[in-house]
Amino acid sequence: MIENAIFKALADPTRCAIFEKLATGSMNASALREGMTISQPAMSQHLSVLKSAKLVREERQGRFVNYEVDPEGLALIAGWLAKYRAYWPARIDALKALLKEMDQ
Amino acid sequence: MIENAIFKALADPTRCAIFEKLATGSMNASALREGMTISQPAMSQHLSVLKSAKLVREERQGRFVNYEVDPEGLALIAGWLAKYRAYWPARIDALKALLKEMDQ
DNA sequence: ACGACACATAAGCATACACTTATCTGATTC
DNA sequence: GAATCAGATAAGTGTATGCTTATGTGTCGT
Repeated sequence: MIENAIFKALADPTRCAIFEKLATGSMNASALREGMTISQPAMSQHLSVLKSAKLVREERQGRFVNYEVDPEGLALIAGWLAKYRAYWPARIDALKALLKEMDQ
Repeated sequence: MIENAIFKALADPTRCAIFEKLATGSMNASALREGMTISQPAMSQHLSVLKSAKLVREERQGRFVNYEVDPEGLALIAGWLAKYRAYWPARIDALKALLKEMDQ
């Protein structure tokens, strides 16, 4: 049940915000911390959780560690969602937007 | 941040299992409880959480309450996912499966 | 080799959460 | 209208989780 770890990781609003920030471009932990009132260890712990949920992956660059979105986690969510396609109504806006995005 | 409530709701494995069982067909709380070792109040509480996350909706039927999957929650997840389309690689299997499903 | 820096880990603490038992509400049946 | 049944709510409890401060690890520049 890896999806469970993913949902657990995204359940925390701080972690969700970190992920969204990372989605605007990969960066290191210190850069991520800028603009957020969060201690260095807290950031490290959050990144660790996101990493083991496959939502984020790291790449050592000398003294820095560059973090980036890991597509695997997103794909796992997409896979989970696909199981319930039978319940998607034809005209929910968000879904329509998704379909349009994917169509191109 | 309604998505946050959704992720929080799905973060619990018991709740996840309830949702999956409900996805096989709508039923009342007692029927849901069959086969699961879970107390009646626990089930009621879990359903309440799923309901406020828009993953499940209820329909009173006399003395019973019929629960069913609420497509709105699924659509919200789909909407959240769509924001990160840029990160989806072309060849992740789960994504391919999803696309194929949606294509038809 | 030493100091500085980026980040990870350890340990402790306060709150959140999932569970329990007990009780309440509301609808059906006799 | 009393008993019964489906389900909700209340109150209490143990554990998980997110935070903190303190310290450890590894890399760079001098």
